[in-house]
Amino acid sequence: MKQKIDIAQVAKAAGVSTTTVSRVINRVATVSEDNQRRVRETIKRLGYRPNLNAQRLASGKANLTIAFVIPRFEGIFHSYYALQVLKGSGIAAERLRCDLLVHITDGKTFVNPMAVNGVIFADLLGCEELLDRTLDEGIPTVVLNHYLEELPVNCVAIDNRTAAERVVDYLVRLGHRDIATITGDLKVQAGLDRLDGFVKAMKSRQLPVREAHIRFGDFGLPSARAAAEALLALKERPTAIFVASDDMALETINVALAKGLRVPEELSVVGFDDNPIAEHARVPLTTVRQPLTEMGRLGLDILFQHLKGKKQSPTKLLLPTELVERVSCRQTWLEPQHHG
Amino acid sequence: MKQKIDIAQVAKAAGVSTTTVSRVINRVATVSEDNQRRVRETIKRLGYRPNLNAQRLASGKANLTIAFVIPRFEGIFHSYYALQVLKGSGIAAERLRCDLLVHITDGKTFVNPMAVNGVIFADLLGCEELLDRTLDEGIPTVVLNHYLEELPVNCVAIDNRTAAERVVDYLVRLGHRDIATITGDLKVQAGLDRLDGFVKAMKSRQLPVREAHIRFGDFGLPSARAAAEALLALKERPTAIFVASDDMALETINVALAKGLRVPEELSVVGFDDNPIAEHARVPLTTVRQPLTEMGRLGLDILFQHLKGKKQSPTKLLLPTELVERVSCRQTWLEPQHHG
DNA sequence: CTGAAAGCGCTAACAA
DNA sequence: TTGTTAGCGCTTTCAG
Repeated sequence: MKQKIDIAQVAKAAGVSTTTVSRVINRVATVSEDNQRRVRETIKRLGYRPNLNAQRLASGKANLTIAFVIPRFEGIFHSYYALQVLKGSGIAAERLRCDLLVHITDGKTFVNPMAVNGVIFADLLGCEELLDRTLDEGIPTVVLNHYLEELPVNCVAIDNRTAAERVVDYLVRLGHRDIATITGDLKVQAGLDRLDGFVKAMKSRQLPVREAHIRFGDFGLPSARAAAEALLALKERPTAIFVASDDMALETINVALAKGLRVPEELSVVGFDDNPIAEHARVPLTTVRQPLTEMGRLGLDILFQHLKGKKQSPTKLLLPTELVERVSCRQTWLEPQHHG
Repeated sequence: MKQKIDIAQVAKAAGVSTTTVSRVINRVATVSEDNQRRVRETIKRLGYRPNLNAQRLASGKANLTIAFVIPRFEGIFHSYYALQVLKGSGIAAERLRCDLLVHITDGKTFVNPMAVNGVIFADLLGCEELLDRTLDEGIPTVVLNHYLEELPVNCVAIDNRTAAERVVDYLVRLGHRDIATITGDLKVQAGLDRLDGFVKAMKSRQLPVREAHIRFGDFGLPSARAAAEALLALKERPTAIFVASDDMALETINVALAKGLRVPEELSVVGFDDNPIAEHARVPLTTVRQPLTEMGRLGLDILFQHLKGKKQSPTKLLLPTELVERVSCRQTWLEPQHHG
């Protein structure tokens, strides 16, 4: 019903052979002006559209098709994150002439990994089974934002541990000792690693890691609010808080301000992500910038290498981050100032 | 080099016919346990991957392939916008089992529209020529976020004019009369329409539209800053400003606060987009929410209808918006209050 | 339960 | 410049 006319019908209608029609479709120069015109006109008149599969099969030429899987997980999807990563892969795909097939899935909807040359998971969230399948089928795969130590699969992730350690260093340099943290969802690797890095750094610097100073959030605003309220109600109130995401950090600041605490004068806050909202916030946020677009780009490039057979063993990358200093932190020994 | 073994080789190695191999690939039940096992094992051993194009061609079954074109235009791409729209189309594509091919392009890179069943432009920015081509080739096409009055093409856009009028109404109801606007890029339809709607609404309410009260921005922060500074330096300073995007609105507020003006007590500001940043801003922003995800969803649904032959004439939709009231506006007759 | 044979719609030698 | 003739790799009747 959709596409019944084929090249033969066009050929007949135009009074030429299928070869000639094929030639004009493929812009092969060796067709007379006259036939060219006639064929084009016939194609348009009949509304003919070549069958892509037949073209590809016959010519043996086909772009590499890569599935870009975005977990349908509201948290990540709504955030700044997904688009930045997609952008990186998308621009690389354009450059390498790959077809990028985007799938937004909760991991349950049917995605046939057999149908593509390779797969990129923008994150692993909820797609563990899908990953098993691609691995099982031997389909070249890259997992972004989740470092899989054990599995023989390509990974490109962010070095969250080192990032968290740097944050602690920074805070310590400003004179803080009572540093708390509000974690992300610990089921998410990034969440866990940021906490690990934090704890490790605190310990190695002989700083107290009070149990009450570790509060568990889940990247959602309500969890951050609860955590911040608990933290700020403490008798031994921290002078600084490392929060696992910018969203949550901003919410933490809101709680502090509502309580009449000045930020950064009385409380320093560091976020994570460098979400654009961090820059424009009430108190521009000091945070950790992650190379998201770069991660997407690398993911596609690595997959391409593998597909071209130029690589065999899994590539595992841990990308460095950058601390972006804005105004949400302050040296402890400075006299609190009042603003305008 | 990539994929040399075919079904025949698998068949031979497994000691069965190609038909049988095909059957196990396609999970047709009528294969003996024994053969099934043997074939699967052989497939894995040889690392055989079926040729998708051959499969599709032979079976006549193929998913619809739809190109989702995202203009590579930093402004739009970086924003909240693109992902929301993609999300809408992506989820619909998943539901309808369409392949969504994402192209991030500046309109110049080679995109072969012949190779897909339909095209969705996430925006027209820079893709005018591409659109001409798809139209010329007779490929079903949907343009999002840009209403094309003349062209016989499906459009789903936001009703920016009415939205702007509503904003004026709202401000008038709060008692404002000296209302200014900072426009978006007027080369972008949304920018122009928001200005048009503003001017129209002001005139129809007999309110003064001072030339000095219309400042031209381009959706960029620097332009907003300049515009805001000019506006607030005026002798006849407006009591309210309608800004064409949330980003710019927030920058406007920053300028105002830096000048010592209180918002909303001394200056009301309305944005446009309902970008998440608007909610978490220093002064939570009253703004216009656009149904972006819905727009994406509709785009794909409409395209699907056309591809199924259930629709012929172009569909043109103008989606309504919603004013989200937060705290950046204030009644003029209220006594200014102090916060905190 | 299995296999032989006939295409799917198009391209690409090879002749003419 | 054009047409003839084989396939591309797989699925699918239709016999067995």
